Amino acid sequence: MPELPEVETTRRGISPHCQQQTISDVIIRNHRLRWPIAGSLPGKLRTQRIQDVQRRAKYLLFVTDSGTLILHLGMSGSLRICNKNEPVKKHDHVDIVLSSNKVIRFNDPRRFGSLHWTRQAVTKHKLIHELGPEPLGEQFNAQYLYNISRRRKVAIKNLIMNSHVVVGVGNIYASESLYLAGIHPARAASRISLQRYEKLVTAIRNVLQAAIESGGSTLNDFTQPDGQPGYFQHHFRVYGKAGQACEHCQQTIAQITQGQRSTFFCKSCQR
DNA sequence: CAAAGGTCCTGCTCGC
DNA sequence: TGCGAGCAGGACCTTT
Repeated sequence: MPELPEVETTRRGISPHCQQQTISDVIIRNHRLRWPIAGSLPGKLRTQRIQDVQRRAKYLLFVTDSGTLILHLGMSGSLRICNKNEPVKKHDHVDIVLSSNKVIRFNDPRRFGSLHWTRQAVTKHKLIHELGPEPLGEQFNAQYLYNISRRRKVAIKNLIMNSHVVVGVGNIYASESLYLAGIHPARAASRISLQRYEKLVTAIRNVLQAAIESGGSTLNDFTQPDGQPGYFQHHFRVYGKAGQACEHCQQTIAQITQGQRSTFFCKSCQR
């Protein structure tokens, strides 16, 4: 579910509810997420005042006076704001109870999400410190990608999905970006010119920015943090469109598997 | 049985 | 030979 735009949309959705708030309690109904939630987490968070809700890659960062809660939505996670006494739904694993008596409720069917508490600077945390640049930041540019891709024969799609190279490019937007840039997803990263990396970087930025601006795209059950079923069915050009016509050349859109993930592309537009 | 939006970890290969 | 970097595949889950 969450690609970067959904995570950013979630951040923007819950952020206003966190203003001036203190965490009064943390309720863990199921601690078995991707990594077991530390039993000490509620004690660490209780009484902490939330200063800010930030995002790094697809991690949401709840910055408090004495540390940071690092939350990842995994493949199927979502947050919503609800009242304390609202009945729990299936897969509602964690509640972060605020002093307003509102609750940030974490739901995650597949349990690939995670929660970590750190007292140190968040940039030093194991999960964060080796991450590549943000795709919408200045450090991510064509020259950077070009330099990093020399003598790397990995397929370009796998390269841009590698979080050590650049964060936040998920399976949907990897396919979409490569289509917009006219680059074949299986092309070796080392065999792409600087000029073509210019196109790719522009495509990645545009596609992510557009999705953020439209409130995040979604395939299934993304729920806006305020509880509204705020679907925005983004217009994908290739993702999930195997067998349909390319809107540019009418060639049938192909589907292949790369790194155990589906890739969609146009054989004639992408080289 | 297959596939689904993520990403860390393990172990292999390759080149210096 | 040894070492690090790069890379593929496995692992973690439930639902459709």
